[in-house]
Amino acid sequence: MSQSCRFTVAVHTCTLLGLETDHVLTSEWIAASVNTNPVVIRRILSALNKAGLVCSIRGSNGGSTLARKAEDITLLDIKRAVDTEGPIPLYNQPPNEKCPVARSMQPVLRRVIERAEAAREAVLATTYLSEVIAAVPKV
Amino acid sequence: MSQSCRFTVAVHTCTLLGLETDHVLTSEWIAASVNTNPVVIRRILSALNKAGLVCSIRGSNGGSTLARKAEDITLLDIKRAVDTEGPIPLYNQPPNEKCPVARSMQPVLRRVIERAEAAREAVLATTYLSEVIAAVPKV
DNA sequence: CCGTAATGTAACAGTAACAACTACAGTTAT
DNA sequence: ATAACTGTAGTTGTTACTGTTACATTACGG
Repeated sequence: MSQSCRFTVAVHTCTLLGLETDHVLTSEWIAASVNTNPVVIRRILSALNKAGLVCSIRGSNGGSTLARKAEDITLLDIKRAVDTEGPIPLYNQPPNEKCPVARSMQPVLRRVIERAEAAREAVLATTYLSEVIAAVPKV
Repeated sequence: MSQSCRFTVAVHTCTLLGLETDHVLTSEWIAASVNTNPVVIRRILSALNKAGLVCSIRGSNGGSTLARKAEDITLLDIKRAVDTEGPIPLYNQPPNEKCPVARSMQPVLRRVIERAEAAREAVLATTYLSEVIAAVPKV
């Protein structure tokens, strides 16, 4: 696998939570649907919790629920919660400062890449969890 | 580094080639500007060559040049040339087929992610190498 | 036609990120 | 008290990528 699938699992998890609003779901139950280890789910849930998207109840009969309505959660909310990406490093080692081209490449590239990222995020920002839930057959 | 900077290096390389159209540049020269190993540059150039973006001349006095005008090369061309990404796997292990939600998550997610990717690529597709070159001070 | 300078690749080590897993401490209903 | 569940630290295996060495191939220029 080349790239993180935390986002995928997080949306999957939130979809399950959004479909079962009358009771909490355990990490073990969610893990069975995603087909992974419960700890992986708990890490995702922990991040979603810190972002204020889910509530987790500890102890016996515990589990998680959505903290907000699915209509008020965008996929960008979910992505930001679980993808801990700071400013992307453009180069491994800083380019040669003696080369005038190299000196000015970095800000130019950063501008372009940020514009492209913003376009992608705009799509996620206008896609709501409720839409995903609506596209999934009711259990 | 979390993510590939091949794209960055490729744009850097193409910018240098676009600024020096009267003679070829060697991988060693480009590597000095990027501050990396010549082999890394040659790998990038090889990919750009296969995509028809640069011409490489072997043997003594060899080197590389742009195969097209900078006005006819988009950043998406460059990205596609060096980022060999097939269809992104959404899950590490396929989700539980017995869960109806899990069964339908994959296509739903793929649609959303593809829409978001398309938006990002649209920005790169309308950004031309010539614009990057124009934003860089003439050597 | 020989030496030099360059590309093109293969092979390998080191690093970083991540998933999967075990273990265990903390928490809460029954 | 016990059972059930979350939260998190620590470990392992995998993957991807950069950086590097080594070497074959190619072409110019004397």
